[in-house]
Amino acid sequence: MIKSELARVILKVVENLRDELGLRDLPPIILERPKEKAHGDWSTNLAFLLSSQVKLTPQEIATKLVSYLRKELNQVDKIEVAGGGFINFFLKPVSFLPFLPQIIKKGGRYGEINIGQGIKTQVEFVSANPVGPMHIGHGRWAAVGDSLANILEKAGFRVEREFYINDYGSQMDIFAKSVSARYSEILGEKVTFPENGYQGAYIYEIAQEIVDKDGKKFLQVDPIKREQIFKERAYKQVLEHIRKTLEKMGVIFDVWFSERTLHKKGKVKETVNYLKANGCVYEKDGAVWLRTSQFGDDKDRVLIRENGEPTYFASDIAYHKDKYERGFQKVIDIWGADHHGYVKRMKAAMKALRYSDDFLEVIIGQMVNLLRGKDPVRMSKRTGEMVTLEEILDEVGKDALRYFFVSKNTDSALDFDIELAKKESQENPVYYVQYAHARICSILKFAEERGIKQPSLSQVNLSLLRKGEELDLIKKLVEFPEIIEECALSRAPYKLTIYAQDLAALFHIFYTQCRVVSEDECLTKARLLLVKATQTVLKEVLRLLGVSAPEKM
RNA sequence: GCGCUCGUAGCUCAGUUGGAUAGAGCAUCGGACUUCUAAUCCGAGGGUCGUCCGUUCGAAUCGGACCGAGCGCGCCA
Repeated sequence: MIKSELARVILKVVENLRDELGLRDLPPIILERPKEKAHGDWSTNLAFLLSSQVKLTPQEIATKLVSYLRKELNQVDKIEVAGGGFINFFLKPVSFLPFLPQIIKKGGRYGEINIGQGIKTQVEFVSANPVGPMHIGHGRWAAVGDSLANILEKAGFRVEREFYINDYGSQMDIFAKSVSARYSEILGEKVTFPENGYQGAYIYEIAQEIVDKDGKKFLQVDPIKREQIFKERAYKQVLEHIRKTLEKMGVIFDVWFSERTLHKKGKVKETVNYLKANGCVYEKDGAVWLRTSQFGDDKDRVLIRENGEPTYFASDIAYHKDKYERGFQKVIDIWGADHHGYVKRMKAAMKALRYSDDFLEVIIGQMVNLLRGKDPVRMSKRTGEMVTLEEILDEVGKDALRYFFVSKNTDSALDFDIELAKKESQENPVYYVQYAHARICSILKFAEERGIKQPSLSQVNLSLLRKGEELDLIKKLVEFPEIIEECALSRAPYKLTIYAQDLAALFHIFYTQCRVVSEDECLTKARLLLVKATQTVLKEVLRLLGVSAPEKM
């Protein structure tokens, strides 16, 4: 019996008692899974909620409700009033058994729900500037964004993953100047390195590659033109490197969206004009301003600078307008905490465009502090001193890295200690979960070698599964769709890792207590089915988390 | 100064949107491999939920004040 069925029955009972109890309005039926096993499978605080309307104690209300509920519920073993008014439901163990064949039949599709109702949704994340390698923070957003997208898909949203390329503006020019300067330097020319230039060693590498390929050819070229050429080459190279690193992390984007195209197609100007027509724009001090303060921002913001150049804000509005025009009904942006001050104005801009309030959702993720041992790893754009995401990925490994990142709530800042991540690798939670999967594969292989065939569903007597360890495991499997719903609605993939731990733990306990392949043929078949179902869910959870499900370890 | 996020066991974190005696993992200590993988399991110790008020049947959770940490407050991106 599932939550919704139980809730329906309770609601019916309350409605029948409406006049007798003198209820004005009906409270929502809240069912929760109690933390304590002793409190049953489901629990409701309904009596507490009703006590404000009824002149009875919660205890009395609960007792009354229970006397009616008992008649309506046949899948329930026991209903009790406890803790001063909680109503606890203990389901019959048999009622869980039909889920097992369902899981087997659905396979990887088990857990799919439809709260998304196919709405076209975009998750935009990482969006690292294409002027250098990614850092550890990008890794966090890659892991979180990709898993969130996976979960939303599972929950029935139609999802696209998008990477926004900031390939327009002054930073690209500085980038090009930096490469150009290093190019000259490598070829023995005397140059002064541009102020604010990018100091990183990777700039040398890019310059070196140009030298290797084309030699001194560009020394004669006019500096402006040369920078133009280098900009394109270097940019493509960096972007390709970003793409490859993300791919190594198992993150594949559907769309790589270039900021330049917005400018080229006149979308930025078009957007400013559109806002003008909406009456949200005015001129002051030679600049063009958007009245964001009318839509909840602290002050108005500039769209077009005094010098005629649009601001980043203007092109970002155009970008989001473009998202809207591409038919997305919901857009989720994942930004680092250093951009949180930007949220208000962006939300205000969406209002100025007259989009609904829930069109744009911004997830602000707190920063990652990189440590090696106890010491913080200093990183500076200015000096170019930095440890890249790729280096960390190679050192720590994809599975551990993704699991570590996705398992933390994005609201909290996070210390990532490279030494710890490697040293503790044996005790890393990811291996605990993966090990459960590997153990399952081992059992299934063992059974196969013994010539025990995967039984057909009708052959299995599931009611043989009645030990506590077996039932606890089954109940956990039954929870899976609820977990997907919770993760999707709260946009919180980290909750899935908690489920993964719980499920793995219950499997390990089951494994210790219940011999699967035994002399008892019927029991063996029933347990094999349970093991197979566990494997199905575990594998799917790991897939959603972007972590591999090894067959042996 | 203002705004956002965080503060729970020695460490890393949960705590189902206000519920029952605040829970896991790591670390520490003590147990369990002749059997499908011991990267596992079982047990023990460990807490002023940053502090103080308030809201109510009931607060780690909501509100206010304060303390502490991080981030932000550009005609930068």
